[in-house]
Amino acid sequence: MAENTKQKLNLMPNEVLEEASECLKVLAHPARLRMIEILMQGKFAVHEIARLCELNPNQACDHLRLLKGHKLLDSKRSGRTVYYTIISPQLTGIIKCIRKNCSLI
Amino acid sequence: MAENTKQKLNLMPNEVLEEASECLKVLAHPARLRMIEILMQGKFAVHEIARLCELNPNQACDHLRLLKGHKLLDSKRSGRTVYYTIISPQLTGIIKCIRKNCSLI
DNA sequence: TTGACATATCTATATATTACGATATATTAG
DNA sequence: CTAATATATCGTAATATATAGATATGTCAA
Repeated sequence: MAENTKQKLNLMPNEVLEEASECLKVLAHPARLRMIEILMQGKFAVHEIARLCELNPNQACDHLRLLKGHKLLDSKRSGRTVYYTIISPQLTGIIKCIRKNCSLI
Repeated sequence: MAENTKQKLNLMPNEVLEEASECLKVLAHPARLRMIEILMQGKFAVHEIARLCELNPNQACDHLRLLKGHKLLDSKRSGRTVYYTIISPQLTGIIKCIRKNCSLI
């Protein structure tokens, strides 16, 4: 038998885990991580983000829309151009954690 | 035109982002987050983990195998029972970050 | 050895995600 | 107005992931 069966376990509610895994799924794409990294250094237009991420503009739009839909980013149109910015205050902390813990560099 | 086109951007190499997003994808599942949460509090047998996660044993095995394959967990057999433990030193930091930033509680 | 239990693996199906082309909308210049 | 540019949306095929059942392996007790 296990040593731990009787131990009081501290477990988060299911909803928290589901929310957290949703959040992680949104971040779990190289292009989206790149976008966040870029937007941590300023506001950028879709076509600039697309170029920097080496994506077609429509793909960039799709990823940006997803991030915006999860309230991580916001956008503002100025003429023909739409600028995206980070609005989630937690995002910087998450990215720092990823930098520190999710890669070897 | 954008204000930021000429700004020097600090960008991580693609490989780092790919590795990081791989890592996030592995974490981005409620059952696997639960398993990690549980194993942060001790070593547990597969059937205990399955019960605590409300999964069939084979599903638990599959998730544990994935986590082990990514060097987050290790396992040791003792008789009929296989105990899993956390071996990734970064994992605790990641989970703390998720607790803090990826959910509202 | 057999039977029971614990874990692991495999397979098929369902579901989700992604990439990408086609098309639509918005804005400005001419 | 039309053409050009920027962004957004939609459809779909390819790929990846998840779920759950069937089966296999490993261990122990009788």
